[in-house]
Amino acid sequence: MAVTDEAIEKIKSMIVSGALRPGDRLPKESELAADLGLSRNSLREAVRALSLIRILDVRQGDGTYVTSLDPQLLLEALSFVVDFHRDDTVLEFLAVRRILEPAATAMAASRISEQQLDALTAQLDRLGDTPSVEDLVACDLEFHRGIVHGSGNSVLCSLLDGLSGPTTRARIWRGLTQEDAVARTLREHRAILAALRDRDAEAARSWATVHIASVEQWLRSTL
Amino acid sequence: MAVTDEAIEKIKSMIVSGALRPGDRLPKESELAADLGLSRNSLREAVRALSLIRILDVRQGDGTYVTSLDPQLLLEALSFVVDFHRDDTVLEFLAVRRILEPAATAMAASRISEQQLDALTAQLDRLGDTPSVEDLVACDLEFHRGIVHGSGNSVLCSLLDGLSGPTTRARIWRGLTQEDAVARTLREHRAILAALRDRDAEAARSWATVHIASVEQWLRSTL
DNA sequence: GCGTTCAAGACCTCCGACGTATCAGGTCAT
DNA sequence: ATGACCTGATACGTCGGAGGTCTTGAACGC
Repeated sequence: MAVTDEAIEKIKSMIVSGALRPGDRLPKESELAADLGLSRNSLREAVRALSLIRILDVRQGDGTYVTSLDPQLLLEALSFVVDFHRDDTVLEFLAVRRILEPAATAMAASRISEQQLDALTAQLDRLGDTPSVEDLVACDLEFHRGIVHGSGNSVLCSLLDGLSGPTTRARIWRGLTQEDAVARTLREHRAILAALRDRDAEAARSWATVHIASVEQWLRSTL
Repeated sequence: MAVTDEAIEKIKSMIVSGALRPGDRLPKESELAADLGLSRNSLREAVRALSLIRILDVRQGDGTYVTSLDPQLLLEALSFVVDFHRDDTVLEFLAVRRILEPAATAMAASRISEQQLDALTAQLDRLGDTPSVEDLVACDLEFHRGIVHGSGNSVLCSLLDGLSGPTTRARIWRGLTQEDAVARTLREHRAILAALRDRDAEAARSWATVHIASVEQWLRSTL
């Protein structure tokens, strides 16, 4: 195994074992390189790799730190990876989202707070009845993010966030080509929100399913 | 933005735009560095980072290639990230798995082939009635992997693979401390398999839920 | 035809130097 | 005494070059 890969593993094990904890500062590059028995250049490759996936946070002039290691932060790297997938796998991502999102929405029905519901309502009100497609899609993302956040599961939240990215382009495309897509999306958002206010998990789940299924169906008929 | 980060973005965009396709070979380090306007050292940091998340495949003495970019391969990097999570978030991972796995099992009920079912049966038969805990957990992973593979969604498959990793230790621990865990697991596996053979999606979904919920319940009571 | 040898090509590792950003401490004016 | 400002130390950022190691494929000999 290459020395850089060894260094990656060693740093990883230092964190997993607890020798390095979230927020801790690593020894400076030259020292750490000497400790691990490799050159500073090779160590930098390891640090850069771990930095890309948000394990380490490198600050020029200051030092290198272990990130908070929050699921949210780490799964953020997922969206970077997901960006590489081509359109022919969008349907598979959407299928997974179709499983997760209704479940998350149902969970939110019992856990989301009144304040969060008010915030979602205000967000929909701000958008108005005839928003631009770009605004709608941005709002759509934010809306679902808010609901999933209300589920109380940060892993679920981050995962859906990562999965929603690649379908964004598709949704914009849909908004531009399908006449009633905008109005329908707004209606469904209101319906989901109403179900959440009623604390009706099954209704919320069903509306979320309908919401995603309509996108999926359109996408399937288009490709 | 640092030159290395720029290089990462440029290589990424070359792949996303289609200028570099899966399996393509990159120019050699010195040339690519010159093209992108940075030093070989800095370029190597970018390549190493993209290599960690399986975007690039670097072969000493040969060259650097774009990987197949299969969802399976890219999401494999997920397990690397998941390894960093501490035990207190295992429950959140398990909750996500509890959503996905029953859905995947239900999907498999209609899509899995007879050959795959036979292979799963043979696998359970091989294990016998009183396997070691390690063998059981390994078989457990393989069993669920086989079923999820039968769902026909490779994204779902890879995602569950990544999520199942962190709970593996917990399952071993459970097998060692809870008397009837082994027998119960075997019974539930047989029940899931029987439901799949019957092409009974709802039964398969329910058994999968039960299967995971029992682990979740035990874990919740233990922590 | 087949196995071996060898040289070219490409990545691997290291070194030393200099550039740049951050932070802490001291200085000085208010 | 307090605040802004300057400055040095520190640590990361970038670079160019020099060998080393591995893979590949062609040339060679059997």
